[in-house]
Amino acid sequence: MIDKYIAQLNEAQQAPVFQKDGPMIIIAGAGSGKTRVLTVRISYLMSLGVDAFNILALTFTNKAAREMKKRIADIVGNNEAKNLWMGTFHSVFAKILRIEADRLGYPSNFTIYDTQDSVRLITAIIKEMQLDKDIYKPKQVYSRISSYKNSLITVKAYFNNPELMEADAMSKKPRMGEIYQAYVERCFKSGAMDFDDLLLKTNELLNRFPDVLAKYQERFRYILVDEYQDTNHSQYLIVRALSDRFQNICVVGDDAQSIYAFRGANINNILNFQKDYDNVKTYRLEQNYRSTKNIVEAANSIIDKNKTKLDKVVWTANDFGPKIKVHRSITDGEEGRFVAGEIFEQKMRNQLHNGQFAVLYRTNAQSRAIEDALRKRDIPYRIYGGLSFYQRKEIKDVLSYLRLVINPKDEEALVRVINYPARGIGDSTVEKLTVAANHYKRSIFEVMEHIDKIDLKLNSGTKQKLNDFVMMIKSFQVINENQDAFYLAEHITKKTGLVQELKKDGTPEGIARLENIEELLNGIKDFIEGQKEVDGARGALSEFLEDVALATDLDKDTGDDDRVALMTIHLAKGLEFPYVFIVGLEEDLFPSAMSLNTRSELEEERRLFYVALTRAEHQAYLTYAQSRYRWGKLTDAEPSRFIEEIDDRYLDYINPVADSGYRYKPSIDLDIFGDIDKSKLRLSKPLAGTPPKSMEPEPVSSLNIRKLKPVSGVAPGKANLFDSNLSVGNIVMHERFGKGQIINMEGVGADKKAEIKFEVGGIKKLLLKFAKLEVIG
DNA sequence: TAGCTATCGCTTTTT
DNA sequence: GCGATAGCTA
Repeated sequence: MIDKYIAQLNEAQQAPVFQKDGPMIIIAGAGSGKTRVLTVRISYLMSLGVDAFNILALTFTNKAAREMKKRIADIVGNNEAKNLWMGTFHSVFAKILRIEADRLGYPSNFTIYDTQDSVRLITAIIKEMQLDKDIYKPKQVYSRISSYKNSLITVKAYFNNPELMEADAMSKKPRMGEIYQAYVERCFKSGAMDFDDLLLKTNELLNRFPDVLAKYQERFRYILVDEYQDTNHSQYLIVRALSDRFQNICVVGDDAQSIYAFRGANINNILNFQKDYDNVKTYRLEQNYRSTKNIVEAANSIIDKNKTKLDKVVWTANDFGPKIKVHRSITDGEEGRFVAGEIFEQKMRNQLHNGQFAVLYRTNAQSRAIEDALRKRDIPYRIYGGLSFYQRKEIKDVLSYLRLVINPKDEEALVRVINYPARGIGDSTVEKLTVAANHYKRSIFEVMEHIDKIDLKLNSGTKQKLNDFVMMIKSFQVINENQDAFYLAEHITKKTGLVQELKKDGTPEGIARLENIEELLNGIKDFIEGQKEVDGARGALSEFLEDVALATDLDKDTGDDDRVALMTIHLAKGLEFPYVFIVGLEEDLFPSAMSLNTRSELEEERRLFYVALTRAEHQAYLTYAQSRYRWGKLTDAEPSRFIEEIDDRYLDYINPVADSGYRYKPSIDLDIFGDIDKSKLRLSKPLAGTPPKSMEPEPVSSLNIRKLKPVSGVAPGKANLFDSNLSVGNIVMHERFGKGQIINMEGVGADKKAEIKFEVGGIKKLLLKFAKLEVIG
C-alpha cells in the first residue's frame, strides 16, 4: 500500500522518506511537494512499526494539520491516523499544559487570553499605575511583553538584565518591568494564559520537571516540524528539549518563505539547524510542481536580491505559461474594478470557477475596495482573516459568559459582561472591586462572593446586584453539569438579556449581530455533535472554548462553496490558486512603510512578495494604484520597487497607454502632464502657491514628505534598479539623444527622473524607468 | 449610572 | 472611514 505512494515521489522526495532515524532537515522550495513528503514519511514510519502515539507533527495552522492527518488516514487508515499527535505548537502544548497544569500552579481549566484580552488588561494596568497612555501605548507594551516571553525572558530575568531595563528606560518606559510583572500576576490570578504563555509555560514545565520532560521525550520519539523557518526561540527550545533523547527530529522549511520575524520567528533556527544536532542529513526539494516556468523564474529573480539565504535553485519542468500581467490604475477603486472585471472575463473565456481565483494583499484594510467591486459584479467571495468571527463584539460577549462558567476567575471575561447587558453595575463599582481583588490577591469573582464580609462602601442595592450576578453565573455552572453546551449557550443568551438587547435595537447591524449569535450557537451544536464521536472527550464546553481560542478564520473554511478568496499574503502561505492577483503593489504599502528601516526588514518584505507570487499556478497579476484611500484620506502612491525587481521578460504591462504613452517620447516637455505626475507635484514645494488642479486638495501634505524619507534612506543606490549608479555629474549616453551630463535628479522609485544636458538638443528631463542610459563617466 | 457625542488612533502581517 | 473610548450631560 505504502509502496504505491512512495513510487509517486521523485528521487529527491524519496530520500528523506527513507531515512527513519536521526536528525534531518528538508529544505523545500515553494511548490515542491513538501506536504506529500511529510505525509508519506509519517505513513512510512508507521509501516515500519512506529506507533502513531509516538509521533508528534507540529504544523503552522490547524488547517495544515487537519489536511495532513486526512491524507495520512487515506494511506494508513483512519483508526491509526487518529492516534497521531498533530497540530499547531499552540494547540498541542495547550493540551499538554492542561494535563500538567497543577505542576505550575494553574487550574487545568485555565482560560486562553486572546490579544484583545491581553491588551485590555494591559490598558487597565497602565491606568491603575497612573501612567501616560500616550507614552505607554498598550499595544506597544503588549508586543514588548510578547517578545520577552518569546525569548524566554521572564519577569525575574528581566529585572536581572540591566541592558533590557536600560533599553526600556531609554524609550521613555522605565516602568516597563513593573507593568510586565503586574500583567503576569493578573493573568495568573485570573487563571489565564496568553498565546505566548502556551509556549513559555511549556518551556518552564519541561525545564523544571525532569520527570515530565522524560515522559514526553519518551512519548514523542519521532518529531516533525513543518514551516520550521517560522519558529521562534521559545518554540525552538521546546523542540530541542523534546527531541534531545532520541534525536529523531525532522524539520521542513524554506528560508525564502520566512515571513514571521516580526513576531519573533528566528530565521537562524533553520539556517543553523546543521549546527544544533550531530550528523544532520540535509535534503533539498527543488523541483516545483505548482507553477509555470514564468512564475518560478520571476520569483527566483526576486529572491536573488536578498543577501541572507540558503543555496537552493528552484526549477520546474512545467510550461512557460503566460507572462505576469502588470496593471496600473488611478485609484484603489479602479484597481478593484480591474480585478473584478478580469475575474469575470477569465471565467467567461476559460470556463473557470470562482474558487480558482485569489486576491492577495498586504494589509486587511485593502479588502474593502476589492469587495465593493466584486459585489457589483455579483462575484461571490470569501474574506479570510481580518476581524475574525470570534472576535466580534457580540460573539465575544457570549463567549465571555461561557468562559466565566468554566473559569469564574477569568477577569477579562468578567469585566466585559458584568454590566452588559446593563444591570446597574457601573464603572466605579467595578473599580472598587478591582482594587479589593488586587489587595486581597483574589479574583474579582471571589471578592463578589464574599461581598458582605468586606467593607467596600457599596450601598445595599449595588451589593444585591453583585450578588444576583454571582448567583446567575453559578446557576449557569449547574446547568453546565447537567446539560450540553448548546443548551447552556442558548439559555445564557436568553437569560442574560443579550438577545433582547439586540432585538430592541432593531437596526440592520443589530439584526446582523443576532444572526451571528445564531451562527455561534449552531457552531456549538456542530461541535458537540462532532465531539460525541471522539472518545475521551472532556466537557464539551471547555473543549469548544479552547478550539475557539486557537482557531483562525482559515480553519473555519469548509471549501465547499465556490468563492473567490480574499486574504493577506501571510494567510496565503501554504495555499495555491490557478489565478492570483497581488494588489496594492505600491511603495509604503508593499513594501510596508514600517519595514523600510533595516535591510532585514526589507528582505522579509521581499520574501513576502516571493510567497505571494509563488501561490500562483498559472497566471499572476500585479496591480497598483496611483492614489489610494488610507485612513480615509486620498493618498499618493508610487509603484512598488518589487515590480521593478522582476526582469521585464517575465512581465506583460497591460496598460502602458495613458501616461506612459507620453513617457515613451521623452522629448516632449514633461510639464504637460505635470498635474498627473505625483512626484513632481510633491517636489515643487517652492511653488506651493500653485493651486493643484482637480487632484487631491493637499499634494504637499506632511504624509507625502514623510514618505520620501524612508525610501531614499534605504541603502542608496540599491533601492531599485533604476537609480543604480546614477548621480548628478555623471556623463551618460542615450540611444537617441547621444551624450549628455546629469545636472539634476528628482523623484523616487519608478518616477525617478534625471535632468540631462545633452550636447545636442539641450536640457531634457527623462524618466529613468524608460530612458536607456549608459553611464560613461 | 446611562446614553449621547466628540475624538482618537488606526493599518503590517497572526497563534 | 471606522470602531473604541473618553468625556459630558441628564
